[in-house]
Order: sequence, then structure tokens, then C-alpha cells
Amino acid sequence: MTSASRPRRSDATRAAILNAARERFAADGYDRTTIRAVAADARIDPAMVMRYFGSKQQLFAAAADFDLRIPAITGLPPDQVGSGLAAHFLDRWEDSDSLQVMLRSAATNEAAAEHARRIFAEQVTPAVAALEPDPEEAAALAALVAAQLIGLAMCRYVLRLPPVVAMGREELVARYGPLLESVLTSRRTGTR
Amino acid sequence: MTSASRPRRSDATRAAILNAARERFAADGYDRTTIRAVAADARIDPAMVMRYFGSKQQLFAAAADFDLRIPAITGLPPDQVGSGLAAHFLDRWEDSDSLQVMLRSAATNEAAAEHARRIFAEQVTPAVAALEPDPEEAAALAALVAAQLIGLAMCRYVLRLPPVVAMGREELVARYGPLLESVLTSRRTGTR
DNA sequence: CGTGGAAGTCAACAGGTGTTGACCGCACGG
DNA sequence: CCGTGCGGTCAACACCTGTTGACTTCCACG
Repeated sequence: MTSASRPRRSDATRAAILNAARERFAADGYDRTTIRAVAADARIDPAMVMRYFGSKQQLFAAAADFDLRIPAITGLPPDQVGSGLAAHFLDRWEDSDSLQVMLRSAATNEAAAEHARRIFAEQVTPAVAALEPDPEEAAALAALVAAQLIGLAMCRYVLRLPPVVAMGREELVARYGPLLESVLTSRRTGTR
Repeated sequence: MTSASRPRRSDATRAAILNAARERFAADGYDRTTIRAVAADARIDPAMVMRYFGSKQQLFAAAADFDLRIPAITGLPPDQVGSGLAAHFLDRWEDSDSLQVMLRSAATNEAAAEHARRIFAEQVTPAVAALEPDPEEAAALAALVAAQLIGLAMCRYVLRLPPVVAMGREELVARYGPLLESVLTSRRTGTR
């Protein structure tokens, strides 16, 4: 196994490419991001990007890989789950480009959309399943939670609707906390 | 005024271009939609698109112009406002590409995002302002309503999260009705 | 030293893009 | 009957894209 071998000289370059790629994908989405622009940001030749990552699609896959780090919501007092989730995601959005990468790219790139579905299935669904025994209902609630957070992120970071941009962190937490809570504690009451 | 003049022979072509453009923009977003593809769909020469609409950006502006047709929500009994809104938007999404045009394009095209902000200000905000006297709070509530609907649309039509796709119309109405209602009847209770 | 392989550069490719201007043909008013 | 103008076609432009392969430079090790 060579995974613990001495760090190669190229690791720094690799990381620089990945940083530049994340910024570009977050700002411009998949289609408008060019390999040449990423290379220029990282101060290297476009050919290096291909050498290290193989193709634009694989570069994107590497740049879009991230962890939502959803906190365990099982132990919290029930009236703090919603505001805790809201606060967590607001912080996560502000200090990382990863979610904007996904939102801006998934709109036009099927691989990015597939990636989003995977993150949803592997990270959001299990977290909600800890609260809801019925797996089918858990999947539905997880989807509603995702819709809440994605709607907020779209309005605040992508569309930049003025009222949403103007709201501060604590105001958003105060407004979304109860909303998320009522989603999580709701059960289907309709037909079937 | 020549607006009532005999219909020109070119009007049909113009409409064909617009139809093809809306489909392409809805399916692929702004960047990946090419003038050549639109022209091929409309069975005409790419140069005609330029002749009629001037540029790709102006073609987009023409294709993205639409009306949400938000129903008057003042007269409804308070417990039907939410489900009424949910039902209206689900129907609107299913029978028109316009909203997908906006969602897919605004992610990477600033003009499209500006267009979305205008539609929000001209159509969503006034509708909510009929229920909420304080204009600042009305803007905030309108933004939250928009976030609800955009989150749902993103998950169902763009990201295609399986649980959201699987839900039927009446299930979505049943789940989103109360949610929208609690948004509309909420007031800010936090700091300030 | 010198040699082998990794790291990085350069120039070019094949294809696609928005956009332009010169050209053609047909209907219609004189 | 002509010719004028509108609807439409064609070919080309300048540019940008992802990707490739041959080339040079540099460093570490024998």
C-alpha cells in the first residue's frame, strides 16, 4: 500500500487545482466553468488539469464530493431540532462553496444532479430515519426537509431575492426553525 | 398604430421559434441551449432566429417572459389559502415550461436571475401584501413563500429526488398546504 | 556525475459557438 | 408584366472549448 508514502511534490498543485475548480464551479456552474479558467486561477497549464483529473467531468466529481456533516438530531430536545438544523446549514453554506457547486451545476448537468441525489440518499435520509421508524415516511420527510433547505439556498445564494439576502442569520434561524420542526413532526394524513 | 394590422406570414415562424426556445431553455438551461438547436427544432435557419430576436440573450428574454397567474388569495377562507396555492402552482408547473426555464437558467445566467427577481417583486410580493399590512413583513413572507415553492420545484423537476417525484398531486397538496399556511400566518417573533 | 522518471510547458487538433452579410425566390401591388 | 420587398437560405467569420501528444525542465537516487 502506498497511501502512506512520502508526500509527492505534485500534491500542492493538485490541491490548488481543486480549490480553483471549486470556486469556479460554485460561481459559474458546470457549463460555464472552463478548464482554462481553472488552470489560470491555479497558475498552471490547462494540460495539467487533464493529467491529474482525466477530464472535466472527473474534475467536477472530485470538486463536488463533500459532506453535509449533518449533526445527530436524535439526542436534541424536540424543540431545538429545527433551529439547530437551520443554524447548521446556514453556517455550512457560508464557509464552503460545496453546496453552491451543487445547486448551480445540477440545474444543467445530469451527473451533478445524480450526485445530489446520492448525497440526499446517503446523508439526509439516514439522519431523518433516526426520528421516523417507517422508512417510506422517513424518505418523504427527508425530501421535505431537503426542499426547505434547497429553497432557502436557491433564494438566498443563487437568485439572491433581496428580502432573503437582507435577513440575518438569527432571523433566518428564527423563521426556519419552527418550519423545519413542523415538517419533521408532521405525518401524512391524506388519502391512501 | 400597426398593432392590429393583418397578421404577417412571419408570425407563425416567430411563434415556432419561441416554442422551440422555451422547450430547449426548460430542458437544458441557458448555456447549453444553442441557437442552432432551437432553429433545428423550429425547422428554420439559425440566421432567422437572429433576424427575429436579435441575439440569444434577447431570445431568452422573450422566452422567459411569463405570468405566474397567482390567484387572488384575499377572499379565500384562511384554511384553504395554503392548499389552494400549492394546487395552483403544481398545475402551473405541469402544463408550462416557463418555470423550469427560469430555474434552470437562473443558476448560471445573471440576466435570468434578474428576471426571476422581477417576477418575484411584481407578482409574488403584491399577492402576499394583500394579506399583510406591514410592507417589510410582507416582503419577508413573500420571500418565504417563494422559497417553499422553489424548493419544491427544484427537488421535483430539476434534482428529481425520488421521493418527491413519487408523490402525487394530492399528496403534495396535503403536505404543502399546511406548510404554506403556517408561513403566511407567521409573524416575526425574534430579536430586534 | 548522469540517468530515469516525474512535473510542467507548448502548440495544435477537431469540433462547436454566436453572429454576420451576401444571396435567392416568391407573392403582391403598380 | 415588372420590380420591390419580405421571408428564407447559405457559407463564412472569429472565437472558444475539451483534449492530446510531443517536448523541455527539474529533482532524487544510484
